[in-house]
Amino acid sequence: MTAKASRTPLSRERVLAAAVALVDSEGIQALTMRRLAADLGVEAMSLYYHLPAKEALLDGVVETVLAEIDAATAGSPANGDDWRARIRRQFLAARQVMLRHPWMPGLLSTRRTIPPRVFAYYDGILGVMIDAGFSYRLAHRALHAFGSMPLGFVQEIFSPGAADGGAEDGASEAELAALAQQMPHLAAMMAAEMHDSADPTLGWCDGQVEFEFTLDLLLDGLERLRA
Amino acid sequence: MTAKASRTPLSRERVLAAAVALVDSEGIQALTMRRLAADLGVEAMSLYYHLPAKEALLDGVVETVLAEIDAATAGSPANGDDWRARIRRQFLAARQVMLRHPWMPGLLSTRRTIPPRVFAYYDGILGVMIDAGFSYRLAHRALHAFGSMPLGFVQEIFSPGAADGGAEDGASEAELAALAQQMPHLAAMMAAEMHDSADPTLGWCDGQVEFEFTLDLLLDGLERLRA
DNA sequence: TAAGGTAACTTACGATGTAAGGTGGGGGCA
DNA sequence: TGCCCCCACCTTACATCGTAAGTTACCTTA
Repeated sequence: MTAKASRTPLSRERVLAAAVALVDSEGIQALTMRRLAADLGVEAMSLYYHLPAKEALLDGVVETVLAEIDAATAGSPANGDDWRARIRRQFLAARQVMLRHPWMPGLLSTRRTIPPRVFAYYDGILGVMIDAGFSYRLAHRALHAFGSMPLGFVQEIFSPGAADGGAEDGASEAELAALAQQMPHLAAMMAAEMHDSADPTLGWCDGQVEFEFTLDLLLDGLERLRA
Repeated sequence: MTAKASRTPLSRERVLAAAVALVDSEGIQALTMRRLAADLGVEAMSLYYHLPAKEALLDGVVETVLAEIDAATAGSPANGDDWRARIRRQFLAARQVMLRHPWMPGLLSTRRTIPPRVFAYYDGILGVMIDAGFSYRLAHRALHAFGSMPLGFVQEIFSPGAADGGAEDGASEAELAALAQQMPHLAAMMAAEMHDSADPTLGWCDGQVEFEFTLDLLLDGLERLRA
């Protein structure tokens, strides 16, 4: 009844696509075998005909998103460009994908093995630097310095909503004042910046401006070392 | 029998200390309420008298490690120092703590709220930069650029053991050659660097050298912008 | 039409977090 | 001294999860 959409016969790809859609709309904790199966109009155990275990499902979800990044960044930007421009464009394109899947960093960090696709992806970035005259040593260090930025995100500590704030959000004025006294610099900075509204982008707070600032800081530093 | 060590009457602190010890020795997946209780010579439900839920336990574990970082970095390095030297010393001290608790980055990333201690900690770093003449804007950007480095770790993609490599580690020569052909630059870099053995430090591969290189890259770039 | 395999379903088990209520003993108060 | 109560721990039980084992329906092929 209720839309027995499963006329098509289920497959690894259909399962993975449904999983990504489910996680996008309801979060990673909603991704259970039973729930995913229900979304597909099927029983939980049927998924095991196409995937050996839940870990494999999660691996597949990661790989699906990686493929999306590959596709988004594949538009080889023609050569003749500055190495910085090429890398910049690629990282920012990856970031657009990650903004659609803010749960990806957390999921990726739980994978025990690195998907082969990641190696190929980083190989391309490495190639750009080698072409630009980087030594292997410097390029190696650069890859480490980039961290996860090639995939479009950064490890952000300040993202989960807000502080552990006491009780409801109706924190008393007194409490706030006491807090500000404990962290005078942060308080002053927030006052000075006012942080125009909030930019609650990625689950890992990842404002476009901050991302680009950090990226340029690294790129310019590397350019100086390259010379 | 077997050492009914629970002569002391259990407390939030004792529970948290036992939890940290358990995770240190057997990994985060070993931290279940029943197992933790058993380690304490107690039944699972007894823990709930001291903690409202498992999430609170995890929060407490995080806070325990943060306190350890605070203690390790509290040695106020006296003033008169270069701002870069002060920050460098602090981040590297934090890293020493994180090396003892390689599971911390992953756990921290699952917390929904930021522990207040983190704010105070970052406030101190911010203070160093403000003292050095940073504008609030630049200091703000710098905090984002640092990411998790103040806590002593970086988001590392290349850490989980190795590749998703096919089957056993006895990958055939032919397979290896094919792989190398798919990622020529990585293969060449590994050949050039040989990566003297491995430095399997953090769960987030985080060699001391790479960490310091990245940190100096950021610090030098910021120093240039500060002037 | 019979056989066989493919792709689904049913049932059940062990692990986990935790709600609900039980228990025992030590300290406060009469 | 005797009584009571409540603190800190225990017992039992349940919902949810991943998944092992076995079953059924259908489609293809002979």
